[in-house]
Amino acid sequence: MTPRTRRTGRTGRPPRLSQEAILTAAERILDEDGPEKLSMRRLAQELSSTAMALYHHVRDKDELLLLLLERHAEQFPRPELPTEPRERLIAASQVLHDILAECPWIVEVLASDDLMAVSALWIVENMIDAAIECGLSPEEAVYAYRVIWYYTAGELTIRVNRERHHAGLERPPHRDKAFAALTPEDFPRLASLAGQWDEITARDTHRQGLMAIVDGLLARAGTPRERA
Amino acid sequence: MTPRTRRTGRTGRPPRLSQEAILTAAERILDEDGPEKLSMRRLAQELSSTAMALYHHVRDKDELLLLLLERHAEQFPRPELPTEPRERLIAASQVLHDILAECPWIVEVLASDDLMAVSALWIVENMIDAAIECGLSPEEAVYAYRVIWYYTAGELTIRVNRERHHAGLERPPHRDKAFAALTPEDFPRLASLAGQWDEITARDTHRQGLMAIVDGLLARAGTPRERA
DNA sequence: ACCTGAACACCGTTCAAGT
DNA sequence: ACCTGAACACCGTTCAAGT
Repeated sequence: MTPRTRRTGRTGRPPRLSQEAILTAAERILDEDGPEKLSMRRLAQELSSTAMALYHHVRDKDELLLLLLERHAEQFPRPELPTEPRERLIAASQVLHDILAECPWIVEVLASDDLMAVSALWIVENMIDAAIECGLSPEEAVYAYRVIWYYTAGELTIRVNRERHHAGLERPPHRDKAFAALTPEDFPRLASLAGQWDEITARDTHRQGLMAIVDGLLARAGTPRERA
Repeated sequence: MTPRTRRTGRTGRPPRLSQEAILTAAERILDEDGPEKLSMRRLAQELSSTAMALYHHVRDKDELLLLLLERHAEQFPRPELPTEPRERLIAASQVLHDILAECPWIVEVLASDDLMAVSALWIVENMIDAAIECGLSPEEAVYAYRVIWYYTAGELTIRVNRERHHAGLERPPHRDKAFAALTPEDFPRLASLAGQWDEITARDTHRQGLMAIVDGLLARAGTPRERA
């Protein structure tokens, strides 16, 4: 935070750019052209400036992506969570997912570090709290949070990338036959599923798995960590 | 497959490069300099050739990464799996994880598509089969596979990236204070955990969560998909 | 203090030409 | 058939200079 543009005195040239303006322009590019088009040069162009001017308001591209995430999380409506702990754990996890599901640049962030915006910390706090109320020890609760987070991160990266490839304006994937996204044909014993595959894999995949994971984690409360 | 170098007649110049040689050189770069150094140009240099020569043996960089994955999965020892279905599901999932955990370029593959090497299909088949033997319907079994896969993919991307950043020869991250990997200080109520955090989050994170997830998924056998 | 231009050190990939 | 060189269309970032 502490935007680098700060009016301490009135020396020097008045700023034409601001972090605000940069983030807004970045969001416009993200919306209109997709995350793969967001480069420092393109962003500068959008602002009728030069790539280097941006570095006065943002440390580097990673920070830019993080600031975008932060901003997005801030703006996201903060729903009231159930009080029943298991429900709260599920609901908070779902919010975490939903916030990030709207961020197509999330993959780049995940790929750059395992970070979380401060504006989303309340969610993590709720998750861990709820897990403790469910009877997990603090250690188990933190661990449960991480398991849920891995699941969520995996679902997000894979879904975002699938959309990027399929909806992409690009030529059909024309992959080597030897490699393919898994389809029912790969599993002779599942031939009956042919045609339902997309439906099955597309159907709001996150929530059902989330509930199963939560139940599995809660059932292990008090289980010594190192058991076969 | 069907390597583009194939001796159909004997017209033309004898090949200096081969897919084999290219993949071996790529592995050397991966081992010695890390995945971020693997570029077509660097690879060509390693082979005392030009970047463009590579495109005679490999369609593009994505295919190269996939071929590397395929090769790795082929070479991986294929352990005998338990017959008890729940144990088999867990063991197969663990093998899937372990194979990929050794591939630092896996992030780039996941980021490029949701693909699986054919040499690893036996694992997926075992996972789905075992899930069915545990009493899940085929649809539920496929769904269970995907939940496990998301969890695994999330754990892998995040761990690989953490290693890339921490072990990286690069300068310290010097991030804006506003963003940080989650630490116990972010959770006042968990102050007691300070100092154990790394241990907790580093400890063979995958297997325990895997078992919890499997149990949660199996417990839902026959549960109608749209509940609560 | 804020911004610019040129440059550095890279990418993946295409295309026309050589042997 | 296999390989090369030059070029295209990009990247993120540094650095010295301008106002």
